[in-house]
Amino acid sequence: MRLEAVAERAGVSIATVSRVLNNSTAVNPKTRARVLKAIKELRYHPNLHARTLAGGKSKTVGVIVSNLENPFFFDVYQAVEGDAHARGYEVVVANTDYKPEQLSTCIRLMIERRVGGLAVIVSEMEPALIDELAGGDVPIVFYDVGAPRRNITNIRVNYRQGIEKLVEYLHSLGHQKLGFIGHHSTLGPLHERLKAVKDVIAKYSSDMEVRSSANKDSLEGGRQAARTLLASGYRPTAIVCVNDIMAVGALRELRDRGLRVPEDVSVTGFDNIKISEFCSPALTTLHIPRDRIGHTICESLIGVDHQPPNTDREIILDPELVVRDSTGRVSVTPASSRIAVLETSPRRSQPKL
Amino acid sequence: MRLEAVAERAGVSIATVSRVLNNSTAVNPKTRARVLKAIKELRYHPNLHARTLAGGKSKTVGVIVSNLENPFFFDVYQAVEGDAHARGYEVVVANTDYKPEQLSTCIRLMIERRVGGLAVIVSEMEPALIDELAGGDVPIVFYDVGAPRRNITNIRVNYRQGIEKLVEYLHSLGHQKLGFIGHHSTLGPLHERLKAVKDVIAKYSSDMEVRSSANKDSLEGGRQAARTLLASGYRPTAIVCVNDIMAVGALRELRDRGLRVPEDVSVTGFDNIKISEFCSPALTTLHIPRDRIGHTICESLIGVDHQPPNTDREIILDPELVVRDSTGRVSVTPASSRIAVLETSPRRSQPKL
DNA sequence: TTGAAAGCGCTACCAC
DNA sequence: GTGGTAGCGCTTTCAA
Repeated sequence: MRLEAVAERAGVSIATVSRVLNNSTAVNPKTRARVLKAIKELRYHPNLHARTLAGGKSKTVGVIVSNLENPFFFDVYQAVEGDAHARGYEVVVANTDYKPEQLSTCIRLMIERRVGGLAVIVSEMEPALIDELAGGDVPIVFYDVGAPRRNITNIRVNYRQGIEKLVEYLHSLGHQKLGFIGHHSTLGPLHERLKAVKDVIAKYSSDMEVRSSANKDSLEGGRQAARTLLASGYRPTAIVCVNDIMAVGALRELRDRGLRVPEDVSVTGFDNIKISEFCSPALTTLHIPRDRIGHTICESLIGVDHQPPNTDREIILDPELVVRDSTGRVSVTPASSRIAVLETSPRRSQPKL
Repeated sequence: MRLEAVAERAGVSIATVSRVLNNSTAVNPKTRARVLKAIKELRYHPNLHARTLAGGKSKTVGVIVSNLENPFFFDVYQAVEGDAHARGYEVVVANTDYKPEQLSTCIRLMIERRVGGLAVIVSEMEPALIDELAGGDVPIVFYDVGAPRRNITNIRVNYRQGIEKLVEYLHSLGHQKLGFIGHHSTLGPLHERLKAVKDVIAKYSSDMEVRSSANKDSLEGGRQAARTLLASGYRPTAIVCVNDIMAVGALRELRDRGLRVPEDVSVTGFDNIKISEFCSPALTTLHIPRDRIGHTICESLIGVDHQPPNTDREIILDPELVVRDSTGRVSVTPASSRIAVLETSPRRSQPKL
């Protein structure tokens, strides 16, 4: 089914049909009506590929993320989509699952689709890829990776500052032995966050210590990481998690071990995704404004209010500490006495009191 | 950057470049090497739109869902994507947010993209739209809506049977006053589930009763719905939720009101998404196999092992009851005495014991 | 094994 | 206002 069929049926040229399809030049209302009628009757749907090929423009932006299943990434995507739709753009997402070769595939696909702009929200970015992208002519937004450059916007989070607030807060509650739960990610953010924790701890010298454990970025990964951390025999009074979903996973493991949060162990998340309010106990976490990230991405890639897209800049986000119910003072009776007993028991929920 | 540039640089015709790009006909290894080199040097990326336009084929399937934020839909999407990628297909998702007009937009867009197949996993489907789709030549999979037809696969869940198991289970625990929490959805599944509850209850005649409340399909919606339900003064001993995320939301509201689950109120979910294992208490729910749904979709749309796509059939899924910690026997002391006191107190987490 | 050329379905420019 | 038509960048016969 092509334009031609519609043209014939309406008794006009394909040029005219194209005009009514695009509302471009003025078309005689009667003619227009006839065309519209023909379109409806024939159930005609224009071919998007032919359109973009002929038109040359794109009207779609790409978003690549590490793990859509993690609501953090999903929220960013949603925010982008909201703004994009409002401006008549489509957005296509792709998931890398933290795999560098998938990232490379995704990027290639986006370029082949000739997206008008591309947001890369991943942590496994290899420098070579960054260079390659930076060379092209598609406007790009990087989150957490790469450096400012022509045609590139960089959004980054001031992890150091966030972690500082967090660790100082924990220290003020008397915590000295910390645990850190991260996810597998070859470079970047995770290391940055863990490093930040270590650096801040260094300020208190021998006063504090931290041990870490990593696993998949998921609820299950958080649980496993917590299990590993505790299985080593280490007894942290507070566990800092790289993000909220892993924290929720850790919560589960602690519960199964009969450890109460925050009485026996404090737990913190990162991102402040919705679930952090709904889990039990609600998580103390650091807020990162996904909507702001989404808006910035659209501003950079599409532009706002007929302003041209605006790249070539760097936006720094400051995480904000959100204190809820998963953190508390270190208790007088060390948690270790409880753990010693429960450690070997099967991992089941404790009977309700 | 076009094929032509590559051809010139490699000293061959564009036809030859196209051949190496597609591994179609045999190309002289030396020529091939020269072409590949030119491609690399020029950082050439083929134009996907031109390719699909010229080639006529699609290699992408579309998936439309009501709410990607709900892991149920997301899991289905992931499953489809996994299978599709394995067969060299891309998948593009779209979200309707339960809005009929968005659904219509999404469908149109998918058709314009000339997807090779389309899965429609939504609950707000209007009959007119179904007819329109069924008329086309794209293979379609509907979930939960529509009837068998040419070029169409129907996947449906035997809600009645699932709800029967669930309600009978609750009845066996002594529950008589039920609450039902659903989401706003104009027709279909929700009504089907609630209706199923009512029908099953009818079997016990005056023995049981149910009242329902609806809200957005989200954690927050679940909380609000629970709030509304209880604010009416109704005192259910068990709350049946239309899905797991709303159940998690409800859990939060109950906790804030000082109601213990399952001692004071039992709560059930639906879907058995990951979070249902990780919330506290872990949810009793009905399992729906998202992976199976995903596989079926790919089978129908793409085909497996070089078999042709296989539509024109109906697949019925039987939900399986998964009993966890959110349900229990009705306690001797009615929950109402506790509620009466706590009802007017501010909604905050209770102090830890 | 390679090249020439005819589309694929549309947009946009130039005439009328 | 409307029609004719030259591309858009590629795939795919058909010849050579």
